[in-house]
Amino acid sequence: MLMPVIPLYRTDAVPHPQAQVCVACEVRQAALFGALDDAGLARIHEHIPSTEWAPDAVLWRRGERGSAAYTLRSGIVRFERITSSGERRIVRLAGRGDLIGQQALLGEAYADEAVACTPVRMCRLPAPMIQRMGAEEPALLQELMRRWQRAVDEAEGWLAELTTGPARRRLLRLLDRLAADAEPGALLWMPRRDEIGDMLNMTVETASRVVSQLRREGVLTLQGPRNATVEAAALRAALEAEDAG
Amino acid sequence: MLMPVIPLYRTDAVPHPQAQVCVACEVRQAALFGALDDAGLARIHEHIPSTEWAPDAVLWRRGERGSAAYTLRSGIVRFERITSSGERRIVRLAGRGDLIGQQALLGEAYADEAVACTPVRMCRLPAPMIQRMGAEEPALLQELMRRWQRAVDEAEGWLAELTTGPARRRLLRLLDRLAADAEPGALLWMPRRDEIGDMLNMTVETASRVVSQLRREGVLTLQGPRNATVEAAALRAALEAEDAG
DNA sequence: CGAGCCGTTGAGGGGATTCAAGCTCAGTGG
DNA sequence: CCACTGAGCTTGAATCCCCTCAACGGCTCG
Repeated sequence: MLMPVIPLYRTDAVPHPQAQVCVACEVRQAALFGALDDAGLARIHEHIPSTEWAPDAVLWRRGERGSAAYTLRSGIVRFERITSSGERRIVRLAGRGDLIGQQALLGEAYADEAVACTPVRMCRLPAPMIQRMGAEEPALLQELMRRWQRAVDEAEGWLAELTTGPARRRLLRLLDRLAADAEPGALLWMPRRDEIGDMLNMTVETASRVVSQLRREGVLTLQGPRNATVEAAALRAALEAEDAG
Repeated sequence: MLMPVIPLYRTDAVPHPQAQVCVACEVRQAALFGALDDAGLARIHEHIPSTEWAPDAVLWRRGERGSAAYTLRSGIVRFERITSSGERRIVRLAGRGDLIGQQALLGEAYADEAVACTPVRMCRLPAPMIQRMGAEEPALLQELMRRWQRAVDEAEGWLAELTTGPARRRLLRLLDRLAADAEPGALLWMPRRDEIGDMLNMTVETASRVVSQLRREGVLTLQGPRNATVEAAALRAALEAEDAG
């Protein structure tokens, strides 16, 4: 009869429970820890709490000083600012797999307000943990910087694509992005008209008019107030017609 | 009579010539190496070439893969993209002390084109050097990430402040920023009308009209085609009038 | 000196805003 | 049960800001 094998040394070779959770994470490839191999993940001995937020929940406000970054597991978060003339402007969206709140890793205050657009699930990554892991795993720091660069590109791309041209074109481009980021198979998130307005720099009335127009054209079909489906072919055709003219 | 002191050992304690150059750099405080103390600077054994560029010189194009980041010692650089409908959009400006081209440190291609707006002087910081120094001096990595975050804030602030409201307000805000970043005492850089247009999302004609109007009001005085002075009080008053309405 | 770039100004039209009204729907309380 | 309310969405009409089209002047440069 065999006796159970009892290791004499290195019992710590058994991965920590949290590492097992992260290995199984459904967004691991896209997430910050995607940079770590299983051995790297095995060193995560901290508890990484997963939190849930309802739509319209404020994740943080401008000026607050956070103590953690977050990995978005599902849902959509918007970042907004108030301009010096008092208007709200939505400057970026984050979705599944994105890292948000990186400023906290530098001890800096948030320059914008983060609000959940849909139900949101995210993992809290405490700043000290990231800093400790970064010292051990240079790959993590590399990946962190890559995230920052992605945020810059996102913001600049948003500026270039979603603030130029007539209202119709801007809305088509927004739908294109939303469709691209949508969780596969699911309905896509349909922003409120005033959110569209503050994203695309137009009034609620104009946003409503253009949405209605696209609905009549069959590009867009509303499924309840906060969801919709898009006819991919029609959307592409409409976009090309815009870019041609 | 005193003999000159000749050290017997540790002649290498004498800072490397390049470190001396960096210690004396006129933008050191604002620059990436501001994070390093003199001892840290002493370890720079590489040659850091300073390059000069004439206005309209293209520093890099979209899609190119650089091998260095740069510290701007003087002048203004614009970053532009071509939208999918073929229009040029200027998405950010960089000035004295800014770090540009950080993507190269990650081996990523540039997503936008960088062009000198004025005569530009900058120092080339090769990617391998930054990586090696970063491994030795965590403060440098910290500062590097801080720069990235600043780029994100810049881009989002640009989006929020320079794309909203009537043409007049947008131009006033641009002038406000240019005045803030101007090298002290010097005239401020006056963009071409088509540059203003591509920054603020308006036509050259509208840009010209608004500039002329501000000139008549005494807010702005042109000093040659590429320079101007602003009446600080008048600018502030005009901005407040805008924000009130 | 004509060509071309840059800036300016005018006239007219169009797309978005403004102002206004009405609609649906969920929540509330009489 | 249903009026009442308010939030969100839609649609209409009038206005206005900005774009488009156009012409012209100053300037540099081949």
